[in-house]
Amino acid sequence: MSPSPERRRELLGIAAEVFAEQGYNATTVRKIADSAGMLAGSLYYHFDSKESMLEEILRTFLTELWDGYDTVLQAGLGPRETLEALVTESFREIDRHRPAVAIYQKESKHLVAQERFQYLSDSQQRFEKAWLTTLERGVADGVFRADLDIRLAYRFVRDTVWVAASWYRPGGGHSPEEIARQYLSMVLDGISVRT
Amino acid sequence: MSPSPERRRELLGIAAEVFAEQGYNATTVRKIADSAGMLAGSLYYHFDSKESMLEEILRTFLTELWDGYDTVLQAGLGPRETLEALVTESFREIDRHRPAVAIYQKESKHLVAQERFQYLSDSQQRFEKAWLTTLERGVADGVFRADLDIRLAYRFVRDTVWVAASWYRPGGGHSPEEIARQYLSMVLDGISVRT
Amino acid sequence: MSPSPERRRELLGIAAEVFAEQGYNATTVRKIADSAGMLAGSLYYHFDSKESMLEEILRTFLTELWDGYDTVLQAGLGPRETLEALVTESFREIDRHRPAVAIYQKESKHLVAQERFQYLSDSQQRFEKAWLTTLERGVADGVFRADLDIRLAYRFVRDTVWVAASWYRPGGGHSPEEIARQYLSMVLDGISVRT
Amino acid sequence: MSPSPERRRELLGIAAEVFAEQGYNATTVRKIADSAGMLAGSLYYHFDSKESMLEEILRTFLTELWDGYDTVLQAGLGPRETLEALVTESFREIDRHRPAVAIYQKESKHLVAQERFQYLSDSQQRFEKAWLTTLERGVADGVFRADLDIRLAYRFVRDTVWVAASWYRPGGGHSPEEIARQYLSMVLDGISVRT
DNA sequence: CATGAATGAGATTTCATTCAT
DNA sequence: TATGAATGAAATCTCATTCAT
Repeated sequence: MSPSPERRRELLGIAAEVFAEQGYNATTVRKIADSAGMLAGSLYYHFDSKESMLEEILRTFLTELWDGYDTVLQAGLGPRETLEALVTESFREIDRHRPAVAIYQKESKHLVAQERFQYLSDSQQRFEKAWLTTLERGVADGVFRADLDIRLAYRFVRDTVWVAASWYRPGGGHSPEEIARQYLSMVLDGISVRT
Repeated sequence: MSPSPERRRELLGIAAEVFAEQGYNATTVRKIADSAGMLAGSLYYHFDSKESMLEEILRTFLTELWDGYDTVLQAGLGPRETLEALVTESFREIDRHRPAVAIYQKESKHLVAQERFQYLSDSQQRFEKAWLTTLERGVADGVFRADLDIRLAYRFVRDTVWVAASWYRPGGGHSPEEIARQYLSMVLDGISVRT
Repeated sequence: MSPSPERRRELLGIAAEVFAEQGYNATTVRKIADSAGMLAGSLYYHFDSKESMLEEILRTFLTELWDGYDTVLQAGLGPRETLEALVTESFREIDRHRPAVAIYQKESKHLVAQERFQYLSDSQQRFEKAWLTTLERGVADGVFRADLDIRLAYRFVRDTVWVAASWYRPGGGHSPEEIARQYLSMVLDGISVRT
Repeated sequence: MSPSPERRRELLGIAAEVFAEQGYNATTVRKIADSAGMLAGSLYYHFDSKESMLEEILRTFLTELWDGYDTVLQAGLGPRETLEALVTESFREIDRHRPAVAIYQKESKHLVAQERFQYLSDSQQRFEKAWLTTLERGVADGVFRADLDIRLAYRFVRDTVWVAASWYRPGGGHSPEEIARQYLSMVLDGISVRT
């Protein structure tokens, strides 16, 4: 549609930030345009609709996310190393796509109902499968505790990681790898002192 | 405003459920009224505005939450027991006020900008202080690990607990106390097998 | 309808005051009910509608006004004495029916379109005729200046008198008769010193 | 707000006419839009709200009015000439801003309660001061009668002039200057023949 | 007589989207 | 590419009125 993909990406970045901050529904096209220094109508030269901006933001993020995840999953690592790599990769994605992650967290639940966002469910299922499999392998291998409800543990790890997008600010004190290390330390070994 | 507080509470319960499910902005007054079996305009006999419903839902929840928290905090418990009690209390609140908690998670961030929702920030600050103090006491007492970034640990525990509202369903397999116990087990001792 | 005409009159008095202060359209039935210490719905025990309250207020006022005017007009006075008597009578009506007069001033113009308020036009025409006739007789008799546009003079006198309802407060420093005297002095002799 | 001040002024002119004719509250946004040949929602491209249209209409009028008044008041005229100039200027403003004047007459009383219309009270006070001072100077100089209540005379002159907006039609038989002359003749010298 | 709780019509406002320039 | 000015659908809200109790 638009002959300038850079401008497109630039605008999507701006939109993502506004969506993340105010929520998709509460964000008016006008606010996005304001942030981009243009008028609301002008956005329609670049995009079909507000929703297609959202769609592209989420799709771009998920595509990159799965690039990273697939690399990890196909590396033939043990369950503990897989978990560590997935968590680290997740924090890297948060670092790169913080607004998209925040949007995903807040909006995906009611977007999946729409055909157009089918890929969100697909992704979610692959996601769940990857994590559950990793955890189960870990339990089978004796590296993860067998006394825990595995679905609960899955949600625990999943939420623990992604919710960080709500407070993480790139360029703050911690690199994504550092945060990942600390999170992993807590998730794997707990916060209490071993007695 | 309305002279019948029961009807009011009833309607707020209905509204909270719709808000939680669809998001505040995506929820129309008409949907709430439909759920309540009345016409949209009729809601305005009981409430000033859609926003004041939201306000009352969140305020009621936070008031009850702090009742529970304050009881815990004034009980003179040690840091580990305090943490356990706070987590357990949190899951109980999620059990009792699941919609309100879900709304709080999704909407509070962009509501705090409004004067009317000032109390959300206030609560957030008390919240942060309560948790940080508990963690710090725990580190000082040698029951929590000293090698962790305490603010990171705070966010970890905080988010981990509250995000559960997004999937928790009262009446499901687990009681809030059971979930609390499993969560605490993971948070305190980690998911890996001790070597 | 209502078995208690006193309550009715009392309520009409309250309604008239609110109508006068806020304007008919801007006045909600609820505001009237508040002022009367009851709920909005309760007014409908006494009156058919908001409009019928307005109708009764204006009709009562005009009925009394014409009682007074007719007495003056049938007294066989000269034009100057007639004018003085009409003005004095007008200020007495303002004293007795200030809210009704104020409402009449503000609302009659767009009410006359409605069939139900036909009597407003009727009254207005009788009014105009009475005044114009009086002024014309005065000019013919040589007591009023012949160099003035008689319709302009009519409007001048008419407005001059009735607009006082917008600031007059019964029980203030001046009795209606005193105000009438001063107004007549200005209208008849002007405010400048004769040279 | 809107980048085209001409369109804005045009629309305000249309709105003012409808407000003047039907009253502010009885005027629907849809009526204004109809008169302007557009849809109701389209007005909100140019204005924040119905009320802000009213606000701008009255503010524009008062600004121009005070331009004229200030010129008169700073001209160093004697009291009688000042009064004549103010009255003449007033009729010119009625000629130019008839709808705004009519709106002002009908609505200002209940608008002053709102903070946003504070400037109406401010103007009213300057207005009162200008007239009272002029009248007092005239009494002191012996050109106006000393036997009249000066506040009463002020109201008399003030109302007498402005209420003319309710019946004045530009382009009718009389120019504003002619009407002013006749009014002044009545106000200064009265309508009775000097004996 | 009055209340409490609605109804239902219609008002104001919002906002994604369109389109001629 | 972007602007300026709309459209039109739908949202929130208002309020006179009704009616069972």
